[in-house]
Amino acid sequence: MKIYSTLSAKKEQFVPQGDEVTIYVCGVTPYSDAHIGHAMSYIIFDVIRRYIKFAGYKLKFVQNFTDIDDKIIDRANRKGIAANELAQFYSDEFLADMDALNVVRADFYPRATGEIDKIIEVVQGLIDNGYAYEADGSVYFRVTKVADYGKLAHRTLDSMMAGARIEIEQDKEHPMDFTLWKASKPGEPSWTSPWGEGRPGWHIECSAMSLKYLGEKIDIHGGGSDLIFPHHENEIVQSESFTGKKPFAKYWMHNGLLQLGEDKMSKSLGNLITIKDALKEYNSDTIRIFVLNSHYRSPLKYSLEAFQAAQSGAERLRRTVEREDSAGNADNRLDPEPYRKLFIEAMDDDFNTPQALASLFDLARAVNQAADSGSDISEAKKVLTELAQNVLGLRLASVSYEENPEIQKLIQERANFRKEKNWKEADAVRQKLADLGVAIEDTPTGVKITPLKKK
RNA sequence: GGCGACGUAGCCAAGUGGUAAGGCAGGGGUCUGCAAAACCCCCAUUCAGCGGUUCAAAUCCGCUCGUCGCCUCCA
Repeated sequence: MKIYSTLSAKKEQFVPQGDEVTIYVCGVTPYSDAHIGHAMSYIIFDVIRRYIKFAGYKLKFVQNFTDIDDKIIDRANRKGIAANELAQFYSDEFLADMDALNVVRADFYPRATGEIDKIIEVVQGLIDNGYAYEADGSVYFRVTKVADYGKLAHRTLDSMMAGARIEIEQDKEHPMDFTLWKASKPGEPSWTSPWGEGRPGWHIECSAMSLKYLGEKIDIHGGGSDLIFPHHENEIVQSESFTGKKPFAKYWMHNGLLQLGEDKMSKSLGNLITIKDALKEYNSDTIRIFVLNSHYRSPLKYSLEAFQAAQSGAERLRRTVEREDSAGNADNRLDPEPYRKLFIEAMDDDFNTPQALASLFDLARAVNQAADSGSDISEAKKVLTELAQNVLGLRLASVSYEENPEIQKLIQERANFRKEKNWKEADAVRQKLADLGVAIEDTPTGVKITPLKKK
């Protein structure tokens, strides 16, 4: 298996450091509903995680909630509720969204506010060994102390200084020094520390939680590419300076960002579509195929057409898996192995999901072909289902209308008209069903009911 | 201004030296009471443009144009 690491800027052979693959993926700052850019990122890491497991590794997966920061405080103040209440609400919403997208839950979801002790320990350690300094109740990281600062973003301190919009803060020794611990203003949530009342800065919580839950050297650290600098860069210097051990993470993985129109979708730009909104129109398989149909490192543009294409594709896979096995024709068995092999080759090459998906569509065609000609498709269907569900996280679930008496009644009516060869009335009933949002198909084994396609 | 990425059919999108995957849409057919689904056939002599290296380039190099990301909160 090969993985592209941002740190080395190339594909590397994946060799875990221990028996258990350790993965840390940066989570959200919960102050508003998650949008489909978040969905993209977490679906990608979900598939990465599923595939690593599929490949036979044991793994431990941690994702944080950064549940204290300026925006949470602002938003909570505006709503007139406590910061922790707001953060709790949106954390729960986030998990609900992930469940709806069929994203497997992490083994641990630590929260910044729940790990203050560890955070203080790391900050104190950094002060003790000279990498950080206290000023006026806040603590800053001394970037000039680290020779390789910028190694992840592939920049140097000097190049970052040139033309950068950097606010000069008097307490800082160097403009690029960043906050580890922030002295709190009156009325803000705060915790007692050796430097007075305050709260963690952004970045430090991830170092602390990663160290606590996964150890000093982890295998994979991931997140959106907008986190490369400064977030992940700073995590590296904090962690490595604290432990004295390198590398903090062996493989740094970053997904491209979802664009809406010409800009990336982001909370601060306000150009977003929430996961909840997307799920009103499309199921999780559609959203997952939309995401997985392009490579995770490339930017992805949101468009209605792309969503509809994904929906049609998802539908085709689902239908294929639902095809009936023809009576055991062992002489004429479809062998899924070549397709399975292609799928694995694609995934082994830095999680090339578009190519893996292509092999699944090829397999689906072969299954339909074989089914049409009466060959044994049981094995092939099993493989298709396994790869789609276990690795790509598709549900391939059909909608049942058994429990809907209105629809059942219309179906029966239409069956009667058809028996009488009263096609006109039969078609009228079909139209009624269409108005209810369902399409019907006459098959040799009976009537098939499906949700009407959105056009 | 600095750093980086990208530009492949109507749309989305793989492919990093050997002659263009896949999905969607579209056209034609088989099947069907009609449909739908499924299947078959067709749909880029060409990969932003211009030069160069090579027996051979979408793939390597240079330049030009365009787009995006990061440098500030962000998945």
